[in-house]
Formats: sequence, structure tokens, C-alpha cells
Amino acid sequence: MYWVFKTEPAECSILDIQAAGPKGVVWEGVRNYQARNFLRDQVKIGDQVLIHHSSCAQVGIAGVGVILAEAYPDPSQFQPRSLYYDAKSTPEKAPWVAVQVGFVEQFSKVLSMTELRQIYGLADMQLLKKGNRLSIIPATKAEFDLVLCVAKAYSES
DNA sequence: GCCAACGTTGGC
DNA sequence: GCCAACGTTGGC
Repeated sequence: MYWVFKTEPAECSILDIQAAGPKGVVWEGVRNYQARNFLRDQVKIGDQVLIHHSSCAQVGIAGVGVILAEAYPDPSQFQPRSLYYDAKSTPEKAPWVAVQVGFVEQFSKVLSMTELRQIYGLADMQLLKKGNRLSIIPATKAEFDLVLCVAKAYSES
């Protein structure tokens, strides 16, 4: 499948994923049940992920990642010092999961939402829908390919 | 910092 | 299990 993962670049940017090397980064801190369900049940090894930078100066899709490891208990839920600590989590009953995300490519330019909205074929993309707050969003192959195509067009211009 | 759109909580 | 109040997300 194809996905859009939202991240705050101050936390984990496309460059951080690149810097992490072949092991990739731990995609942790998802604390929304709908997003958790996607992560736990449907995100599979080899799935490709559009990395979307949010809450920052340059909001938009910054590059591509790939799933290197499927859902396992999110370590941050057990760490009292972590922002993502969940006092109710126990090793027996751990509701939150993490995956491992590896680097594929960084776009030559962050694709903003206004730019993407202008692309014929992306009109129905969930990421672009008003009020969308999910941090793990499924995308279609057509949408994924189109976004890559737009990124490529920019890199050649 | 505004505010729309959700998600979560808790009294009943 | 309803629903109002409150909290959070996130683009702008």
C-alpha cells in the first residue's frame, strides 16, 4: 500500500530519516486510534510513504520513505520522560505501536498543499481534505505516482 | 494566534 | 449511550 505520514520536521524530518541510514527511524508517538489501526493492521514492509512536513515553515511533502519493519510496541509509551508516555500502557497491554521507516528520496523542493491541490488527479487525496487531522493517511497508487511525477518535474525545471 | 474540524472525556 | 464541554491538531 501507499501512505502519507505526517511529521513535524523539528521532531523527525526527511533529513533525519536519511541520516538514520539503513536501519531507518522509529516512527513512534502515534496516539490516535484511527492512525494506530492503520499502523498496526495495514502498514506492511515495503510500503512506500510520502513524508509530509507539518507545523513548520515549509508545510508539504518533502520526500519518500519505505517501511522497513512492521508494527511493534511503541517503546515511547513506557518511557516516563517521553512526550509520548502513556501511564496506562503495560508490556502485557500496550495499545500503541511503532514502525521503522527508511529513506528513499528527498524531493528537490517541498510540495506545498496549495501546489498539490492544483494537480488534476489529486483532488480527492485525503491529505488535502479540509479538517484532516490523521497522521497516518492511506493514499492510492495513482496519487503516489502523481506526486512523484510532480516532484520529478520540479527537479528537472 | 486564529479557528475549523475533529477526538476525548465524563456526567447523567 | 447521549451529548456538551473541553482539548488537540494543523493550515493559514
